[in-house]
Amino acid sequence: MATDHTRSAILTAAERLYADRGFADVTLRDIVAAAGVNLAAVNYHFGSKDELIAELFVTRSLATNRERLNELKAAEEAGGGRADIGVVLRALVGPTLRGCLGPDKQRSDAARFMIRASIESVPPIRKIKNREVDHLRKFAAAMKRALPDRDEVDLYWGLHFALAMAHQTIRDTERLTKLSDGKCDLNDVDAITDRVVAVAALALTTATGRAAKTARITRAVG
Amino acid sequence: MATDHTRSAILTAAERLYADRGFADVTLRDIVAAAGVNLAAVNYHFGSKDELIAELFVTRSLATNRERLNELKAAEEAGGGRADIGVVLRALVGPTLRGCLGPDKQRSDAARFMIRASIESVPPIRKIKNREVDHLRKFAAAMKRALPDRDEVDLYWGLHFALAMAHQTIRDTERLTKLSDGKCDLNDVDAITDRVVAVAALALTTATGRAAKTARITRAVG
DNA sequence: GTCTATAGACTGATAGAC
DNA sequence: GTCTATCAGTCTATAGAC
Repeated sequence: MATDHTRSAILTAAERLYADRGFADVTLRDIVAAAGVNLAAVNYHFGSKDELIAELFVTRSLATNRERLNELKAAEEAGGGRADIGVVLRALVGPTLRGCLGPDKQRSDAARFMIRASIESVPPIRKIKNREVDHLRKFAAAMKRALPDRDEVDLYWGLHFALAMAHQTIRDTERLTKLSDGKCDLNDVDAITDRVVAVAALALTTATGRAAKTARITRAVG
Repeated sequence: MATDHTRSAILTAAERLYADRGFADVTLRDIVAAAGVNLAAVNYHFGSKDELIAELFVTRSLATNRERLNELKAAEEAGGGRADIGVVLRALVGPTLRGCLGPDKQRSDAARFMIRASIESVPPIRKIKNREVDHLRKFAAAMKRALPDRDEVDLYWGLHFALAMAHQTIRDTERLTKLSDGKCDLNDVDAITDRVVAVAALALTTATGRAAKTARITRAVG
């Protein structure tokens, strides 16, 4: 009982501090001071600083991945085992965008922690992300069912680009706001999700590869 | 003379070590050992570890930005002060992609260092990236000239997405290779540039926003 | 079992001799 | 400009109290 309290006090304090100040600026001593526990408690309960960070990140990403798969499953069941490509892409990027974007003040420690994790990407988090491929294969498979005639390679690129747009939007909120002088509304999560899904879907439902190559050759020749 | 030698020996050794092993695993002692200089020389010549990293990064990104602007300027001059949107986007993402992708063995220390900087994004590098907005404004302006009728907000999102796709491709080469079982060729820089430019240009030359919103509403209602 | 107190190894930074 | 010696701060590990 007392154990669980110490353990969760560390987790809560660490998540908040990392969310506020980033990984580089927060030491274990900061965390145990905020949690009101002893320095060695971190090592006792988690093994190391990196494993503490890993536990925080794994907890949150499992939740996101579960949400993604639930959306995908619901959509495919509603469509008789096959969903529209836009809906598949929405299940892929929607949970992440909803979890990390939205009005600043409303952002939970968990959301802000995940944004940090996306930006700073320390070693323990990178290791976990590298094991994410199996999860993505399920979406690649669903995309294949949605667009059975599309070249497999194009589908992988489409998935890759969809994630790219979503993640960069989370990471670089500030830059886009500055660049557009606040004209791009980074608080309207639904509109952003629409944009990302639309661009990714568009890329998958038109012959982009050939068109681009032609353009490049034209430019080089002409 | 001896000064410059020490200074550049540190820069060369640091760039190679960071490229090989990442920022987290390389200490100042590793760098001075590889450079054959004294530990205190780093602080004497650069002030701190972070300033050494910043100098490495600034040097390389200035070169990339110069290349970008040269391409843009050449294209706009050839087009009488106005370039095709695809050519503008190519000037934006081309230099970065060419600088960081391509066959593993051929990658210079500088290229591998910039990939690390993109993935690990330590504090000194983040600070420099945040000042990149002024440089991007020039591309936003060129995009406005290329598509004068397009809504300004769409142009910013297009620029944002183009960079997102390019950077994520550099960052997550490994994941896409794994996910596609090697079917996506990450060595063909020209083809990748074509893809990124094509998707971004497509997003800017079709009414994506409205189409997506319609799809979402349809889904919610039906 | 749980937790505290403490020690050890390593890091970046710096003062001061040369 | 270079180097030695040393600093304060960090994470990790562990002996031992409760």
